[in-house]
Amino acid sequence: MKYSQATDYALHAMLYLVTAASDKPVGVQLLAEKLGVSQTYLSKMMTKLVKAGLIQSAPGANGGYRLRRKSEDISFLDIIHAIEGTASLFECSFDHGSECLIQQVVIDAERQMEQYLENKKIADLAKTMKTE
Amino acid sequence: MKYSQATDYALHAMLYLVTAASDKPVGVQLLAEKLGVSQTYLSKMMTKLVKAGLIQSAPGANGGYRLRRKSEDISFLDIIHAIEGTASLFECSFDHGSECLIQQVVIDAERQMEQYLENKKIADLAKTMKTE
DNA sequence: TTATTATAGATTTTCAAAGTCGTTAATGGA
DNA sequence: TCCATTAACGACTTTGAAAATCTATAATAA
Ligand code: SF4
Ligand code: SF4
Repeated sequence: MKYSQATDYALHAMLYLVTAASDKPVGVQLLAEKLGVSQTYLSKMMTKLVKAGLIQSAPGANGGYRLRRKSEDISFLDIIHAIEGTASLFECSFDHGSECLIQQVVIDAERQMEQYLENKKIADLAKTMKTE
Repeated sequence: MKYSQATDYALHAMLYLVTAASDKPVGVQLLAEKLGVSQTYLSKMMTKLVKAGLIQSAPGANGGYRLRRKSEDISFLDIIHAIEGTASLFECSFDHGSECLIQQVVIDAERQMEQYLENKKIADLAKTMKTE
């Protein structure tokens, strides 16, 4: 069980947007170069982040991406959910109804993790981290 | 991000072992039939559970599997780790050392979930659940 | 000895993630 | 009005790990 590499890219891209000056949008070309990934592939993740409402995009000359909300209001969970979706990490083929305790245990465990990730804001990192 | 289906099988198999009478070992043939999966495939997961020390196996006639520990001492996390391994769910290709805060956040979040899963014992389910 | 059962390794199949390619739409500037 | 720039979209290919099968071997009780 692992997060997809796309989530890795998205986290780093968001981190870069936070540390970047907010007056000039950042294009996918620059981001892709920084992260060492192709533009076309990265742009798919950026589009997901846009649709999730975390960033806003502007086409055309001098376009690019910038944060939509304040960095203090963007959590790790927001980013992860935008890329990975919100499906539970345990779904069996049968559906024995809500009385299934196996599913309940895993879902509750997952909630523990999500609460932690929800309280960790991207701004918390930007303070102390060097961008590379 | 999802748990592998193998984990699903392992959880159900363990649950069956708990509810089964402890004097007679349960063979993979019976288990596979109950779970609707092939014997050879299921046996690989059972072997992992054996190597993890959760169950013990006996070959030969009237052989099979039985619990090694008390069901109160077997947690969800034990089973999941036996199948999925203990690798972190976030590992980037670069290694920027221990000062990487991204990894730290995800690892801490994961620990939250694992603590919950560690406290949930398989015996907790056996009490209230019907086997099917 | 023999039927039974777990273990092991090699192999194939399946399927979603990872990545590419070509096109379209929107925007600012010349 | 035209053009260079950049995001968005959909179809497609590649990759790799999980899922599953097949065959052979080892251990054990009867
Ligand atoms: S008991 Fe729960 S996890 Fe198991 S098959 Fe039924 S619904 Fe699925
Ligand atoms: S900052 Fe952390 S997560 Fe990002 S590339 Fe470096 S070690 Fe990996």
